[in-house]
Amino acid sequence: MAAMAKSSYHHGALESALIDAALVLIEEEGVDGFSLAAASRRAGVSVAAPYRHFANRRELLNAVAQRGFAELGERLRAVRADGGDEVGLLLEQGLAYVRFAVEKPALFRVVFDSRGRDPQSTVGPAALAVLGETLGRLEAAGRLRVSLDTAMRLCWATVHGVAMLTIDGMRTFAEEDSETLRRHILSPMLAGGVVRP
Amino acid sequence: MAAMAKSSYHHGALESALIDAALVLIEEEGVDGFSLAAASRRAGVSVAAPYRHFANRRELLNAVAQRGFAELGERLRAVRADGGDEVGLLLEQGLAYVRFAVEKPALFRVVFDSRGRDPQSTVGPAALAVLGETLGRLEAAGRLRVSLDTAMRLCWATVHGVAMLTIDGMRTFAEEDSETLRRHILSPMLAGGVVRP
DNA sequence: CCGACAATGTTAATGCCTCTAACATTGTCG
DNA sequence: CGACAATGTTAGAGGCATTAACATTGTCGG
Repeated sequence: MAAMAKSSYHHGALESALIDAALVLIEEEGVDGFSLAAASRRAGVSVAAPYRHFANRRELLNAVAQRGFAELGERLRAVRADGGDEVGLLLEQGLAYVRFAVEKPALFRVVFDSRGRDPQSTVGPAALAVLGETLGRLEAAGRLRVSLDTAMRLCWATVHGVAMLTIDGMRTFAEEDSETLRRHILSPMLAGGVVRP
Repeated sequence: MAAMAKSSYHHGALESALIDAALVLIEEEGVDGFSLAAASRRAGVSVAAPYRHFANRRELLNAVAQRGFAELGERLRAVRADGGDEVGLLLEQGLAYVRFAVEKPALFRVVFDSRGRDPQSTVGPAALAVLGETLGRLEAAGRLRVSLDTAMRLCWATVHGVAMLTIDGMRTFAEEDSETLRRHILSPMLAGGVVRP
C-alpha cells in the first residue's frame, strides 16, 4: 500500500507529496518559480525522482491543475443562495469563481492553461457542472432569454474574463473595492443579458 | 542615428530586431519556446548582447507586449460598422478582439500577462480606448442600461473571457464554428445586458 | 519461505538557459 | 582627434530538465 516513509529510501507517497510541494511553490512563487528541482528538494528527494511518477514537468503541472479544478468545483458546490433565488445563486457562484482566482492566482492560471494537456480531458468542464445545473433550473422555469448552451457560455466567459483581468492587474478591475465592483459588473449581465429581467 | 548594420560588430538596430525575433519565436513556439538565447541567435548576435538593451528576459517580453497591445489597438480601430449601428460596431469590435487572440494566442497571452510588468503601465487600457468611445456614444444616446464604467468592464470582461477560454481549448468554446458561436454569445450580452433592447 | 522482477530512488552527465564580469570595437561630441 | 558612452564579444557561474546506469525495496509466484 502507499503508506508513510519507511526506509528513507523509498519515500512511500512521493507522487502526492510532489503535487503538494508544487501547490505550495506555485502559490509562493508563481508558476515560473516552480521547478521540478524545487519540488524535489521540498519533498526531500533527488531531482531525478519525480520522473518515476511524472513523464516531465508538464505532467506534474497537469496533476496540479486537476487538484485546482477539484477545489474550484468544491467552492462552487459550496455556494448557497440566500433566499432560494436562482439568479442570486448564480451571481454568488460567479463571485466564488472570481474569488478563487484572486485568492490563488497562480493556481488559477495553471488550471486554465491547457497547453500541453490532453485535449480529451473532461475534468475542466466537470467542475463547472454546478453552474449548468443552476442555469438548467432557470431554463426549466422559462426564465432564460437564450439557450442553455449560450447562457452557460456567456456566464462562464464573463466570469472568467473578470477573473483573468483582475489577476492580470488591469487597473479598472483590480483597483477599487473588488467584491462590490464585481457585483456591479455581473448583475446586469445576468439580469438582462441572460435572464429575463 | 539608429541605422542598418555597418561594421558587423555593432548591429545597428538590435533592440528592434530582438523584439521582432521574439515575436516570431513566440508565434512559432509559444512563450515557453522563447528564450533570450534563441532570439539572439535569430538576430545573429551573441547571447549576452540583449542585456545591453533589456535588463532581463522579462523586459524583452514587456516590449513584445507593447507591440501586441499596439496591434490589438490597430485592429480595434480598423473595425467599421456595417450600417452606422453602434451596437453592431461594438459587436464587431468584440469579435476582432477575440480574433486577435485566436490568430495569435501566444502573443495574446504575453500581452495580458502583467506579472513582472510595471503596474503603472498605461499602454494596456489605452489600446481599448476605442471600445470606450463606442460605448460613450451609446451612453450619449441614452441607450446604456448601466454606467459607462460598468458597461466598459462588462464588455471587456466578456470578450476577454471568450478569447481566453477559446485559446485555452475549453471545448465549449473551441469546437464549433467559432465566429458564429461567438456572435451568439456576445449578442445577448450587448442587447439586454449592456444596451437597452 | 525466497528469489526474481517491478517499482522507486540515487548519482552522474548532457545540454540549454539566464545573467554577470571583463574585455573589444565603434560612434560621437567637446 | 581623443576620451567616453554605447554596444558587442567571450568566458564562466549557477540553475533546470531530462536521461542513463546503478541501488534498494516490496511483493508475488512457486
